[in-house]
Amino acid sequence: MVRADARDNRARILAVARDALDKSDTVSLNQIAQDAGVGPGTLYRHFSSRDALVLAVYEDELQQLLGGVHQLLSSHPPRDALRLWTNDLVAAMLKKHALGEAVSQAAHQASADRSYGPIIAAITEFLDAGKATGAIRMDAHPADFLVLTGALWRAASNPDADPQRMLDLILDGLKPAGS
Amino acid sequence: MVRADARDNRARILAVARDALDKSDTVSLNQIAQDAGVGPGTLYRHFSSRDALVLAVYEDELQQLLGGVHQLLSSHPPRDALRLWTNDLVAAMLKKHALGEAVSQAAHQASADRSYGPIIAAITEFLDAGKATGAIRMDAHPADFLVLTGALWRAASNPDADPQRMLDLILDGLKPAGS
DNA sequence: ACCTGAACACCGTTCAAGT
DNA sequence: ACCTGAACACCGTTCAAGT
Repeated sequence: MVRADARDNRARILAVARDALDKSDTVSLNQIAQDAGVGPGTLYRHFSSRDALVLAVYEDELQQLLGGVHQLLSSHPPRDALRLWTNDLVAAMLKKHALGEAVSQAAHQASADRSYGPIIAAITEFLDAGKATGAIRMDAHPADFLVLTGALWRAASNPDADPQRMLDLILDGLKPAGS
Repeated sequence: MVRADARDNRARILAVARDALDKSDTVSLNQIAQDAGVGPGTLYRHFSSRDALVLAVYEDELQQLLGGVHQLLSSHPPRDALRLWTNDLVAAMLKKHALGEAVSQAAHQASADRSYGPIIAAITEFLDAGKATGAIRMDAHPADFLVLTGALWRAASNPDADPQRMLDLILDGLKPAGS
């Protein structure tokens, strides 16, 4: 049985850590604990190491992203919803890559492996919704789309590339032939 | 005017750091200073930061590599000399890549940029020696060779690839046509 | 069942004092 | 001109004591 204060503390630590790590990936754990209003021991009770905290921050963000799929699909046409979601996904991936600098290679890889399935599932939802309305071609594959978005964030460091333009190109490619 | 003890201290710190960093790239600077028999202040006098020390270790090794070119060329035929030297180069690059984990991306890049010229110069010496004896084709280019050796250390993580076999292949390609 | 916060060993870094 | 080593502020981590 998890106590309410424990749940609250965990959430508060995560929120503080997210802000702090955005500013600098070298903030001390004691500092984060203090800002979150808990003792250092409490932080360690929830996150046994720096890696664990950093990865939890990222996975928390990804979780929110995955949880927003239905909301997006219910308020936008499928391709628009996918565009909005993909922008957030790319932003999250860029951030993860930055965080990656402060995390061991192995833990980073393990986390990436864990995320793959859920991300594919989310993309599948968008594509299926689009296929149902005829906005997306029937032979569109989630894995292909994910690979292409990978190119998107890799291009973020290239001043000649415009991620938005590239995404439009990809989304156009998802239209059924002759529409 | 640099004092003899200063020179000795620098060399001893570098030697200790090389061994220590091989074992674990998280050894503390104070520990290295102590093992080298100097005060922490002395280490800081010579290396103003952890990055500076780590990079100095690597560049010291590269320096030895570059200094050994003539020795190798005077005791082996050009292609054999190049084979021996390239093996050492690949080993140094693998090591540098490992060290890279503990060094800021920017400093790492700057160091790589600095090494490029001297490495190309060394390769040029080997190729020129081979061209003089007819062991190496006249149109062999140093930059091409360096790119190929890059593939060599990238392949080190692939269990199906044999770097030695790959190197032989590259060296064979350097022979003049029909020899 | 969970939290607090003092405490520990150690970190990077500095700098007065020495030679 | 260079070295020493005590000292400083801070790090990650632990754990007895509390509720």
